[in-house]
Amino acid sequence: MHAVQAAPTPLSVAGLCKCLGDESRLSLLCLMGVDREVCVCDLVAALDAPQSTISRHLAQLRQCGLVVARRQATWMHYRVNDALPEWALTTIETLVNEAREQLGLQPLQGQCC
Amino acid sequence: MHAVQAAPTPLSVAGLCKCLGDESRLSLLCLMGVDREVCVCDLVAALDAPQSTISRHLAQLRQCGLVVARRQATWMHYRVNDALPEWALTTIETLVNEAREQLGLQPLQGQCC
DNA sequence: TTCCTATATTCGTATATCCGGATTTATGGA
DNA sequence: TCCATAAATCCGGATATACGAATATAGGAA
Repeated sequence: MHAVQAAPTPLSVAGLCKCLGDESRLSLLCLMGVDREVCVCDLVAALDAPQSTISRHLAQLRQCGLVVARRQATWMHYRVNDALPEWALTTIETLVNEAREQLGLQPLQGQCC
Repeated sequence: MHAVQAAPTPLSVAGLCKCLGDESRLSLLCLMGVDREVCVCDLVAALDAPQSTISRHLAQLRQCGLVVARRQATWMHYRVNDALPEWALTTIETLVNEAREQLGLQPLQGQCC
């Protein structure tokens, strides 16, 4: 009887907003959409920013619990965490929809891997 | 034919989230609710923090366009700006409702003035 | 093993943000 | 006019956050 995984701190409203309050992270969410899994290499290609910057922002989104990652060989696939509480999911959906228009970013079609 | 008021920059998603990503500002919105007008002195009393801190956060909420202020004699009354776009109003409502439970803050009843 | 590619992390630096005391501004009353 | 109160703004300092180059790690293939 032991924890398989560290108990994640429950998501705070301020924590969610801090995460969404950065244009790079918002862009990443726009590119992955709420129901799609995307590869990091596609994100790096789409957002011309250095790879380390993208990776750092993805790590922050992961730490907040907003996205989950899955490894497939050397590639990492990210998607929005659908186990988030209702209030967080609906907020993300609303804001990502609006941000897509503001930033002109459409969800990626799975391409690289 | 001249502008009566400076054209406000349209609210960006990241801008809204930055504003909501601070616990003090979130608390202020929880105390005023989405339909109530409250006096600064009540806000200062409710959130024990120095008056300058409260005033600074209110100014930021005003600059973002999230709240509007009305002067009545020496007192200032703040309320959520109901002219915000749909996506912003529904987001604020959802997040303020959740933050109220997380922070244990109920909307104020108009008391001081 | 060694090499190659994808991703993550480290590190130093630059910038942004938050804080609270002190001061200023605005208003009403004496 | 002068005074008192409410709120806004200024200021210096502390802390947090973002950045990108360099490096480390992980996995697959040869």
